Amino acid sequence: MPELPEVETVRRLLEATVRGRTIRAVRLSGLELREPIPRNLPRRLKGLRLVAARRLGKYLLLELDGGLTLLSHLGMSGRWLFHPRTPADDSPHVHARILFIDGSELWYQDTRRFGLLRLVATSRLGRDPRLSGLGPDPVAKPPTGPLLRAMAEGARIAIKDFLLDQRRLAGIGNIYASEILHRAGVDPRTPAGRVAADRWDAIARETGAVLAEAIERSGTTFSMYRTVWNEPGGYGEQLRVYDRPGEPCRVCGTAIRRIVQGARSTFYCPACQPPATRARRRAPPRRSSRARSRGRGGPSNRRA
DNA sequence: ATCCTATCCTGTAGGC
DNA sequence: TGCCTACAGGATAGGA
Repeated sequence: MPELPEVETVRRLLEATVRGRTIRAVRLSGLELREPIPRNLPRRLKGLRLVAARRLGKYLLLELDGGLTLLSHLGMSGRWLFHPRTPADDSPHVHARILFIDGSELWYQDTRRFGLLRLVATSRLGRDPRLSGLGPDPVAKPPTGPLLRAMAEGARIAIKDFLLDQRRLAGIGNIYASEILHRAGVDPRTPAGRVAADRWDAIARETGAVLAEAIERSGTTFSMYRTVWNEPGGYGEQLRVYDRPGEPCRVCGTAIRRIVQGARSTFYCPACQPPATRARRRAPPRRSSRARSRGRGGPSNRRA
């Protein structure tokens, strides 16, 4: 669910809401996430102050004083929700409640429980196996085309799956992988090792552009994702191909196609993203007036 | 090594 | 209406 732009949105809002607050108590649900929530979390966090919210790929790092960092991954359905005051009504699937001394609360809610909460010594973050295997964060360290091309040398994995591999680049997920490849004009099935040099330049450029625009709009809410204020992200209406099978490409009007790669949906425009085995067309087909008029307003985000 | 599949879990949309 | 199946933005262990 949450990819880099969604996690970055949460990070920024946590900085704006809970940074500087001191923890009075932590309550746990007793249910396990992807791995068990440390049972000593309440004891170890009590009295600590949240000094910063950082991010690496899709990981959120809540840094506390006392040399500890709460490492969080949202999985598919995780949310951090901020409550200025204790809410009157309860919510299902809340697995951790952090109560601050000023009466505000920060809840971790995760319906599907694919998320992760663990406590790590801040000085040892770099050695945590979850983080040490991650590739560069494409927002913190924007990759260049030549770098990506070198990383992909000889790889037979499809470019779509290449972009999803967090050991290569950390932060891109299923939505933005499709969006990046459409904007870069690359067929998602192309073996990564056979993507042309100029397409790698385009992929590097569009990766930065897509992620920046999505962050600007507070991310994409497909169904589960919410900000810490429990609000949906606004990038859904900007999506060019993701979850738009059969609908006209916003560039050329051709029907968007859905295929399955690695048991997950990929969406692409067969005209704007021609197979690499054929001679590549330099320019995408001309934009029809019909596509233009449809593309402007954009369909509403179906699932809100 | 590299690549692919199955799996964890719950909610929901769509077919019948 | 209700039942059933398929699928959903994640990572990863294990097999080929």
